[in-house]
Amino acid sequence: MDKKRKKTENILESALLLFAKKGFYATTIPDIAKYMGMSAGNLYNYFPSKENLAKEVIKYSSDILGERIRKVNDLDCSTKEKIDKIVYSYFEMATQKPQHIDYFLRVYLSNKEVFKDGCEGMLCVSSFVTEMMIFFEDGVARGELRNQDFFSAFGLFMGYLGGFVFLNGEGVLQKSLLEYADEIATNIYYALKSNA
Amino acid sequence: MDKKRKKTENILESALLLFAKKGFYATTIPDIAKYMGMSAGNLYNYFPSKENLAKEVIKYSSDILGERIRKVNDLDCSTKEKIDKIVYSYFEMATQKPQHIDYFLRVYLSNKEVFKDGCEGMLCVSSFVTEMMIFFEDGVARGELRNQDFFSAFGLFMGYLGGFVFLNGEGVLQKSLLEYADEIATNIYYALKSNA
Amino acid sequence: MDKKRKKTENILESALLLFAKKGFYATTIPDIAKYMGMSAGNLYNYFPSKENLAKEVIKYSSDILGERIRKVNDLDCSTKEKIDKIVYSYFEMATQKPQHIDYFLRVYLSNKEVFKDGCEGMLCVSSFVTEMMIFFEDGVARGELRNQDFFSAFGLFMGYLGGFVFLNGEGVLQKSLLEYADEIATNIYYALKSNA
Amino acid sequence: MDKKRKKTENILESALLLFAKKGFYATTIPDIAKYMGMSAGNLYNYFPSKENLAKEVIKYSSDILGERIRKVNDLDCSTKEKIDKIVYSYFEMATQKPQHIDYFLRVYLSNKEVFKDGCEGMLCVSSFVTEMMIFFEDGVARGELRNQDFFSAFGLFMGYLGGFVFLNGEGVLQKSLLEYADEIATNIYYALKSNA
DNA sequence: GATGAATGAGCTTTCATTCAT
DNA sequence: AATGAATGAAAGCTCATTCAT
Repeated sequence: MDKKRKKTENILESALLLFAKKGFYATTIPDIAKYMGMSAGNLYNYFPSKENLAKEVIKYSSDILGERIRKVNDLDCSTKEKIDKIVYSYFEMATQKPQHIDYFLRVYLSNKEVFKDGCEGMLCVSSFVTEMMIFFEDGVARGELRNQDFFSAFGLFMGYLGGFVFLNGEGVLQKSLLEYADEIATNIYYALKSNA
Repeated sequence: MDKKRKKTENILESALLLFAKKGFYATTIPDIAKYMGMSAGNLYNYFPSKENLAKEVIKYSSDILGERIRKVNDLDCSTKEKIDKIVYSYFEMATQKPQHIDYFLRVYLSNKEVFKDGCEGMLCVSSFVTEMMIFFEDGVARGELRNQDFFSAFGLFMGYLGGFVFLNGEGVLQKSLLEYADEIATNIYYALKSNA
Repeated sequence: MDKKRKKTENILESALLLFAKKGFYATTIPDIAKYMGMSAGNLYNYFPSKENLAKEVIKYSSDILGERIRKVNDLDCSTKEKIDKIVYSYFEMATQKPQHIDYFLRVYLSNKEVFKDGCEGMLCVSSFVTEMMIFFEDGVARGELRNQDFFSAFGLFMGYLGGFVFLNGEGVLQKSLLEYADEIATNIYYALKSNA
Repeated sequence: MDKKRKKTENILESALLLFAKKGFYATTIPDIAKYMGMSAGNLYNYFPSKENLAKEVIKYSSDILGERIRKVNDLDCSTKEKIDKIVYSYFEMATQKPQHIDYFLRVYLSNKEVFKDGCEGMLCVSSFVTEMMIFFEDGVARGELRNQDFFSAFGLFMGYLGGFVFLNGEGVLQKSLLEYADEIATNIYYALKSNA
């Protein structure tokens, strides 16, 4: 039934929000259930365990973030402009729906024990990673980016953006996230562009 | 007495190791005590709570990491060479004593609720951040780095390195961490160097 | 559901009994749960903490004791007779369901730290105190009791009865509690009656 | 050595104070030791256990309270005047050194499990009870008090005073304790005096 | 599908007491 | 006599998960 799909997604959104805000361990299944107005017991009709729920959430979020990158990849513009758009899109997400980025940083990145079975090797974030790979290889193919190890470039790009969102959350930044977008996109471009 | 200081440091090291390996919540006080061969009750003669212990650990680790940066800052060499050395030193640490980096990524960065009182605004990692600030301002003063917002540069540097260590932990890298050091240091240099 | 109400009351009765018999601190939540054949964890579905349970118990008991006084107040008889009946009723209670009186003496009266928030100024025993106030003011209005500070009279009445039940518990009395009722009622009457 | 006797008494006073203020279970041995500036371990050189300490404290306090009654008993005055003086003395104590009365009410009266071995049947408060017995029998012998069961009279006297101090502690009284002394002494006298 | 009472394992923390120094 | 580190047992409480209804 479509209703079941709807409710499943509703649980994913609620879990995403609460896990991101309070962390995996500090969020209880009753918390999530109460937030949605359903019973804790019933939640187990949709997800067999808290761990499984967390894994489904990361896939769900990775799909949404990957979709945003895919849209940029589809554009017909220079690699520099694509970097601008990815950075902007990422910070926009961090501003409007911070749960996606926070989940990544606070839950997925940290609680390895939770994701160890079934999400090894970035498996559960592959839809996002794949789009970043397309972006990178495209830039290289066009001669606009230096050809280097993908993860070298990926680590720079995502580590930078993630780290910056963290700094923003710590309240140490003077300006709003989006106001840094240009500067940061430029740094990334300088780091990755071909020398020609 | 010096014995008490010794034991306190021993607890810090053990907690650092276990928290880094298993995460804050999945590590219990009895785990730490057993690892050291002491009783859980006695541990409370040294640290008043698990949260307090976690806060002392981040300060302890930040001091050690900051000290390594300080040594690089003291060298008489170009900024590019300093970047090389910092990246190398960081990856060396991540290889030999991964608990320091992992603690940063897995415990400090993620469990905000644990550090919210007393570690606000990177207070508990200030010894590390301060050294990075010195590195950056020195490079700018020497005309070797572009003058930009410190946190823009800091986020790139540390986000990149942290993200890369995470990727290494995920097992997606082809080579060993240290073999990436050159490439990564170069990316960082390109991103930050003055245009002249 | 009514079942929940039933179980709640059952817990109150069990806690009353055990707290009264062994004291607040020497009675554990598992003790109470085991006594009822339920799990300790489940008890927390009914009362959020041990302290809260103790506060609910004193209200519960005060209601029951107050109800007994109310019945005497409703009678159409002299004040001396009412004193007789109150003393008798109190000792009857102390004989048949000693937990109510003992709880008052051993738990409520002594463990101030437990009742400090929410039960200040006899708030949690007000249903009982109110009935005693009605008794006293009625006697004064009828000219059978001297008009004096209510708490002077209340202290005499309840301090006396409580103290006597304590002596009985200490095993220093020669006769059964009920056999002292007359003598004690007379003492109280002499103490409080109008001089006319 | 006299020094040992001095320290023992110092511990008794400290324990009396803290037990009375916070209750038996909420006061720890380290609390008492720290209050005196000695170590917890050393305290065990003077008293073999916390329970034993509590028992010694009640004897110590009973001696002091009994001594005050003895002084009244030694006076050459009417029984009514003696009642006045006992009530006054008791309230004075409750005002100036409330720990004695509070210990009686909060610790001795409530924590039966602590005093069950060695203090049965008011054994540990016998020095106080004995003086009250002397007071009572003297009054009867002089024809000023009705001859009745001693504990009937004792329960009235001490239950009343104890209960009133409790009410005072609850903050429900309008006036200070000492201002009630006359009224209360009169009530007691009316209750106990011979009918002649 | 939905509820929520129930369980049981486990966690942090406390504290009386001991004992090497 | 004095210290205080150390122990170990126990307590209050939480929560993922189950299951009868």
